[in-house]
Amino acid sequence: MRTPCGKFGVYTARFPNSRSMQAYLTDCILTALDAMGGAPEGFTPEFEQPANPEHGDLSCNAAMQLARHFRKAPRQIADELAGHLRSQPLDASRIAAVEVAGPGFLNFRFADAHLADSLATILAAGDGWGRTTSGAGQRAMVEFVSANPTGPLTVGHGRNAVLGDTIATLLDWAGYDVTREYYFNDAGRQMRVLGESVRARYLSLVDPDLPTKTIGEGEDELIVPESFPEEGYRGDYILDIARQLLDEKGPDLDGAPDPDVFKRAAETAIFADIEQTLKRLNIRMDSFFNERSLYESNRIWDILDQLRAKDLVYDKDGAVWFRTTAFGKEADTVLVKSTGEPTYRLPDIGYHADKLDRGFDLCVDVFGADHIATFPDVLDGIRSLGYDADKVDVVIYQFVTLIRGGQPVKMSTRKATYVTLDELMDEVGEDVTRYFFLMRSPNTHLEFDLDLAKEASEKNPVFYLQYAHARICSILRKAQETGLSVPAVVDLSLLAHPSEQALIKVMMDLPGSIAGAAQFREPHRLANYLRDVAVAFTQFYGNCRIIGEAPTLAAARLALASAARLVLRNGLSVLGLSAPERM
RNA sequence: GCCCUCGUAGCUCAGUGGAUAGAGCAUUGGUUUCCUAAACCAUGUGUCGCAGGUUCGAUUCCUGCCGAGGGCACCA
Repeated sequence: MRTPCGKFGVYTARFPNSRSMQAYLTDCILTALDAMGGAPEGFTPEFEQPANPEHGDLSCNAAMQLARHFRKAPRQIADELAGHLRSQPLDASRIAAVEVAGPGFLNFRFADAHLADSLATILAAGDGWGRTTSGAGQRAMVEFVSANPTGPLTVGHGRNAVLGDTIATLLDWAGYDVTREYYFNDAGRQMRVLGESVRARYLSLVDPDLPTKTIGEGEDELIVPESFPEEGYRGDYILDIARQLLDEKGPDLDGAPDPDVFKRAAETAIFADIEQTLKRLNIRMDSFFNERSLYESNRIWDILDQLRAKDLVYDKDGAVWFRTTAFGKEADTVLVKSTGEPTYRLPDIGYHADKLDRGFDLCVDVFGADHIATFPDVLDGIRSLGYDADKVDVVIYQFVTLIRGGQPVKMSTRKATYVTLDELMDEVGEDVTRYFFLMRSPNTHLEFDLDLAKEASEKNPVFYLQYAHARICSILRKAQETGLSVPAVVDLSLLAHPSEQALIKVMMDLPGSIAGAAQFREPHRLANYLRDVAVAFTQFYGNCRIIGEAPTLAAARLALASAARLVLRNGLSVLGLSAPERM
């Protein structure tokens, strides 16, 4: 399902110059290997960036990979390779040195001219620095949030929303044509209960003397109108909707021609609330897909017929079953209940078939961990219908545990013991909320201590990134006041300080970082990368001054700072975070 | 019982089959006549849960075990 990019793919994106550094070195190494008797069929050298700067800028492990093929010690192969590379010779404007180290690594050192080109590349790309084209010509849909309109978005929805939105942006920057879609169902049992909850509250507002009852036990105990459903929604927002209904439509709604008046009022109000919350998070959906349309078009019944024709569906005990045991499952699952009502699996299969019919080359679903066991059924379903299930990729994120006062907060929409996403943003701010959900891998449990988040918000890593950006803006403002400007051509020989060169090298990685995060659907890779950029800039800032230096040096450093601002601004924008010019 | 995820520093977590496994927080000490101190510098931490296997090389891949969380409805 997931299609991890090869190492080579990611790193190629690192050097989007006309001819990438790695492609160049690959050619060089293959030529050298030919001179040594030839490499095995299909051999491709692998490269990586060494963590230790002493090991150069780019490292190749070809000699170790080929030890068996040549029946020689890796170190010896590396020496021979290096000899051939030096005598070819290497392009001096790209590579300054090649060294053999450790068990047989070939370590390449970039020429200063290559770094100068790199800096020029960043400045020329501007707001587009970080974009790549691996997804060009392909359409991707990211389906996320997809909360039914039964209540305000909770913290758990927040992780879903921010992950989905950021994955969508990442795919956009990787060249895909991206659609953000919200899937919902306003026809199920949940919605009926919601409507009944509002109706009960409404009736007791009309007549406060109506009899009441007590539901729940202990801490969950609640006094409600007698007509309130046992499993009803308890939140205050239900009361607000009922009150608004009374104010706007008067006291005689019960028994009105439209039996769904309470349900529809609730849906409208709650959706408005949800969209408002998403707007605060900078999230804008391109489309909303109503599950009901799959019923109205008869699509789900067509699918049932098709699956039945393939003997993957059968009747038992008055229900319709999906033969999932045919796909290695332990038991078959129900597609249509004996009541005649489909379970959600059937419309889900129809929904994904619809997405693929709409021509999407990639469909990313963002699901909480509770969906882990069910999506294989859906994939088996669409595969059985003849669709390419490999186009569907599911991102599973683990749950968010909220800690308040040292205690985990139990979260249930129905019991109204949740913390809403809005409340979270009120407490820690929109940027912190987004960054918090993005800074960790989706498949780890997220422990969110509210008290700590508030206290520590000043030291939150997101501020570190934003502060670096604001600081650069301040420098650029001040430089402009003193008449300095970013030059068209930078004399990099003036940028000889290690912290200057380190900054250029890390900035070159933005396209690769974004492309990698997009392909693996892991936004935290970019969040971590941006921290590295901010650290590199801050070190440069601590070591090198700009204003007051000789004009040529000041100009070169100004170009460097300007590029760093671009990298931070573009990166923050992909994560959906603001890039303040002053803090 | 079966399935999924996780297990790395005191805490929260990064880590792409590669060389000496890293950040932040916390601790302790220092730095500001200087473009933003929301900063910087220094300080010392590891049985990468355990045991096998694959490999020139495993924290990374595979198997088993242990531990934590989640999921295994004619709910969604």
